[in-house]
Amino acid sequence: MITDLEHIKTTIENKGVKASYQRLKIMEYLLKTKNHPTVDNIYEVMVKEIPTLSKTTVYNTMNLFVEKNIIKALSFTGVETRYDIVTQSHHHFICNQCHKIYDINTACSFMCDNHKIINGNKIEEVIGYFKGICKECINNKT
Amino acid sequence: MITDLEHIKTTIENKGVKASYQRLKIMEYLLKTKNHPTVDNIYEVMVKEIPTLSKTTVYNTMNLFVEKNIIKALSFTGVETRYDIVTQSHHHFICNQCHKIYDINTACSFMCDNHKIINGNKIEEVIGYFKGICKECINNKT
DNA sequence: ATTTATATTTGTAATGATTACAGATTTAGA
DNA sequence: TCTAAATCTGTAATCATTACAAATATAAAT
Repeated sequence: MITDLEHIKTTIENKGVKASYQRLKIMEYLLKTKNHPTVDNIYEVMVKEIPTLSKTTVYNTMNLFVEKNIIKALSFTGVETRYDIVTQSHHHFICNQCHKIYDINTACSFMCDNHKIINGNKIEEVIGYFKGICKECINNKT
Repeated sequence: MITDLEHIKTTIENKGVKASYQRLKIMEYLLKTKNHPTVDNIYEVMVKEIPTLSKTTVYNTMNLFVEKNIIKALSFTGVETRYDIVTQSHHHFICNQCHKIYDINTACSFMCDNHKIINGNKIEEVIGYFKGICKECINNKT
């Protein structure tokens, strides 16, 4: 299985990150639940497995993972940063009603301006997401 | 002139906002400088003209203007919210080097997924911006 | 294995943007 | 002018995140 600890160890070490116990377990969590968790989300779950865990460690770990390109930091309307495992490029859809976050893997034109030059400015990254009403909420309208 | 106070008064009152002195002056500032100022930016400048001005008033005013669709709140990588007068739909480009913010009015595919349905989810809004190296920084590379 | 150096973790305190709130002031209407 | 409602102001609270220094764990060297 993909969430095997040994496998995770080599995975993050290949990215140049030493595999401490907390880093391994946090990575395991990120791989298992493909949510887009906040630091608080992660801390609340992991502190049950690692009672000595500090929230600072979660922050440090997330910052390190972002730096090493293992995860991506997402900032939607809310205040808190959310994190996403870097797999293949995909987009996000946030429901204005239930606030659920959906991954969008369907081809769409969102990234088509990537690496273009507009007004002389060289675009390196297109950052963004979709907002609207999700399928479930459309059906559930009473 | 567009920044004439009487004209601004009718403009924001048409949007359902009572035109107090501080609101008028703040609106005047937003129209005059087409920056994308933070609350701090606005406060620092306006407190010189209105010495009794409170930062809370700036926050309140910005929130009111956003609610009434007079301005738009933008959140780029940084922490602080930036504000932009709602004129015609346009995008933004942020330089990774000098951190300047450029308006992009050129036609681009950025918004072309607006109002589409993807995976059954109804898209109402496409939120995003471009990052890269701006024209100036490209030329200034020593 | 023991010592030593280095990296990681932890807890607390600090920061910084934003909001809550309550009292003071201004505005509008009678 | 008097009164009620809206607005403004200043301070305190909140909340996510970072700074920092002490404690712990890991790795290297003897």
